[in-house]
Amino acid sequence: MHGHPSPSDGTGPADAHDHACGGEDLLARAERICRERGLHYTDLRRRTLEAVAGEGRALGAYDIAERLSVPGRRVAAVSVYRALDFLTENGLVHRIASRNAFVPCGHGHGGGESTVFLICRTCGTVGETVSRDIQRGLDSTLASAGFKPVSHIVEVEGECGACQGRGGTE
Amino acid sequence: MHGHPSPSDGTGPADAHDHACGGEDLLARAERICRERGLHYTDLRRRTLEAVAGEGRALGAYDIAERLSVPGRRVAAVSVYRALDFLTENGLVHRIASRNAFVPCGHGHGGGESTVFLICRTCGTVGETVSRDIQRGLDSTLASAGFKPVSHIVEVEGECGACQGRGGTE
DNA sequence: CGTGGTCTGTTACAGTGTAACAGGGCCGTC
DNA sequence: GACGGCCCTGTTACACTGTAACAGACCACG
Repeated sequence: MHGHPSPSDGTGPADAHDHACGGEDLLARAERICRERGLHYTDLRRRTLEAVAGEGRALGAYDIAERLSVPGRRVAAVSVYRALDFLTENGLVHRIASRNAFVPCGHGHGGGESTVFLICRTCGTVGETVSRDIQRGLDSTLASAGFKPVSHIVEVEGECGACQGRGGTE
Repeated sequence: MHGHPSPSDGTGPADAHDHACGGEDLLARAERICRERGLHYTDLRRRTLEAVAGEGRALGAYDIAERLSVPGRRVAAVSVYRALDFLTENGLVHRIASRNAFVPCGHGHGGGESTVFLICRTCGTVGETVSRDIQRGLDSTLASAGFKPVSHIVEVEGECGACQGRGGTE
């Protein structure tokens, strides 16, 4: 499907239970997490996750609603938002703030590493990688500023490797 | 987003000469930049900038429109959006993607430094700082991923120094 | 004076997101 | 089984965000 750029830092994943290790795909992980946490892995939530996972690029909530709708059975965007809230809270999808759109979560996000989203202007795919260096820079910067972080986002727009190879008139 | 061809590092929005050096305030800088670049510093653009600058927190486009409107003379949001586009392109305001709102630009954003926005959950103020460390971490991470950046955003949500002092545990 | 370009006003509309309430399914208790 | 509580979903309504398209105003320039 969509190949994530590998975690380039080469630093191993931190957290033992949450990340997509080798063979476990996102849907299996969702099922396991919900079971472990006693949450309801409902039909709507599963189908919402499938819709997001089945797309390399970021999907808007209304796009997802459209994909989930069939003639005679329409899924309202508000239901999709609630499913996305659930999936986001449980680390199964991410929201791309600069696009108002959602992507499947491909990493485990243990401590000590910042997640970075790589948004390709050409093909629209959204890659995800993690970086210990950025997290360290962030930590020191915030400490100097006296700011206590709760969450943060790092989003980069540009051209992915595949598109550089294919199209670049440079 | 930015129409500026950026120098080699690729992620800096503007060139090195328009930063707030010492005492120059934002409005004076705006006037100077427009004069230097032969751009129209119109009434709407000036008042939009004043509205954004006169607020510590991020303002939405409709908030700005409301502030600029007086009985009998209403400013439409679409006009504000155009003014904001202009101001953003010229490095006078920033867009906070996670809030869909705008803040005045307080730094010069020379090359080699990432701009970081510090959004306080308690008081709503948005601080701005720059970090060479984060930029370096970003550069190495993107290089490893084979991703060519054009622009990027770093936004942190948390608690600012003032609110930690005031509200901590109470 | 005309002309062309930019800026603004206006309307219309698409997309994003939340609040509030109603109904339905599930599960534990009585 | 009936009841009641809780969560999830459907539905409606609405507010906010953002863009497209066209018309008029305004200004510099020949």
